[in-house]
Amino acid sequence: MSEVESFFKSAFSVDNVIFGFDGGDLKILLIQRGAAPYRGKWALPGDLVYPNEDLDTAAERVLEQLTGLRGVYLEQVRTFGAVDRHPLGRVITIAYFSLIKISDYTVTPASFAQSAKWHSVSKVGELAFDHNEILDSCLKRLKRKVRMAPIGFELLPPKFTLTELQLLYEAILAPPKGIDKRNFRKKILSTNLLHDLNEVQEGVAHRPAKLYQFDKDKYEQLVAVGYSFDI
Amino acid sequence: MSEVESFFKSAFSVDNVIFGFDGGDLKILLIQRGAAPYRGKWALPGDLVYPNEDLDTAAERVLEQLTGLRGVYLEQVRTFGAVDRHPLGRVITIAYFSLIKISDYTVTPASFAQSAKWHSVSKVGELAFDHNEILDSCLKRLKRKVRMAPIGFELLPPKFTLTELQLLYEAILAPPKGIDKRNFRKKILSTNLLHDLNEVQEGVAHRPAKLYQFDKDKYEQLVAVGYSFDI
DNA sequence: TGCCTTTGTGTCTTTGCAGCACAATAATAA
DNA sequence: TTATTATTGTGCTGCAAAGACACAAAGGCA
Repeated sequence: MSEVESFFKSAFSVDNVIFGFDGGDLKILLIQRGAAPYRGKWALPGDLVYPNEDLDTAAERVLEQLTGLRGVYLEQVRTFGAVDRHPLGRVITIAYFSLIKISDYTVTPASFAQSAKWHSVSKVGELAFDHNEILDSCLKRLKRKVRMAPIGFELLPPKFTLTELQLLYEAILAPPKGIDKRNFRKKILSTNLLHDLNEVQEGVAHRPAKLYQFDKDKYEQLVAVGYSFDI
Repeated sequence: MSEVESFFKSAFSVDNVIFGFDGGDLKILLIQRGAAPYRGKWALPGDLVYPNEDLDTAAERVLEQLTGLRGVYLEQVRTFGAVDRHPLGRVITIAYFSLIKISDYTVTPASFAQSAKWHSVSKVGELAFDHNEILDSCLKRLKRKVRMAPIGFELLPPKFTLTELQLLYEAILAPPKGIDKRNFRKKILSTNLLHDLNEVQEGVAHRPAKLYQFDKDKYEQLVAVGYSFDI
């Protein structure tokens, strides 16, 4: 094999850490591998990138094939390329994470996922390939990003209570002493990005909470004028 | 060509944004391309990744071939993989940045750089490929990272004055109104990571400044106990 | 009607950041 | 030797944001 040929005997894939939130725990969607290598092991959903496909597109495709969802929040994190990371050849992988509303995910529509299941990130065991390392990277990125951009809302239903929002932040950031309710509300409301819907929860056995909605248009207007979210 | 073969008809490269600081401007090292495509254009130093080479290693190799330097600060930033980003085929590239002491760089030791030259980042023109976009990403990353980790010192000589350090931060962060001298000194000295050498500048036509040195050992001890640099 | 659970709210203290001016030091020129 | 020039080194005062903290109000349920 010529040197030039050997350069091209390599491939790249995308792996996607798909985050969801069930009201208590931060979760990720894992698939159980049906084929070697690592048959039977849990792994991040991923696939080789098609020759004429952009990287982001490939990550979107992986997500859609697994969940049927399109247009969700997606972010590239970093690339893993250790020579021996894939037993069958030189495959580097570009890691992404996405944020979906867990209620939108119904059932596996497709294909390569014999079984897909939500796992609490705090209880993820040993994964195939270098996927634990990839997960760590993506989780770190999420922790940083969720404070610098209003992406947490991608994990919540359109209407939510302030308590739900706080639980989400606590699940992601896992601060040692929790978050102070009054200070959290003060800070989040002072952004003026939450729209008070003048509706309340129904069917709860206690004082019902008010429902809010994230005002994306307003956020984008502010960003255009130099605003930067910080929580 | 079979589908499997076509998956493997692709390659990956690394591109390295090499930052230096000359006391006033933040600079990057660019090479002028001697071959098509983009012959004659300035470009980031980069190369294909060898089949049996890790990504970080490839980035280090590119740097060493160009500067002769080893063991410098290096960080992966992100991966660029648009289908049409390379005119000759599907080549995705993993972008890195490195920080070197500009005085350590003497002359081009090697090879693929017909001419390498420092360019002020503020005066970089149109580059080959998508290298302007890559540069933007790396610069943004540097701006963020230099505030979260004591990496600025990688760009300065071992002994430096507080004014030099401040000029470096101003060159990187380019804050609208400059940085206040007293507040900067207060903050940087309060980290207790600068070792006062009890030496002063010599041969300057004004009051000589004290020389300091970054205490890397101390920093690493603190990090091990949960400290996080923030400036 | 009373009980249970969760929501919603204000104040005080502490900490960090921004803004600001002038005397001390060394080289150089007169 | 003295004056000039350039740059260093230093402290205080608001102001804004963050952290700590407790209790009445609302609704379902027994």
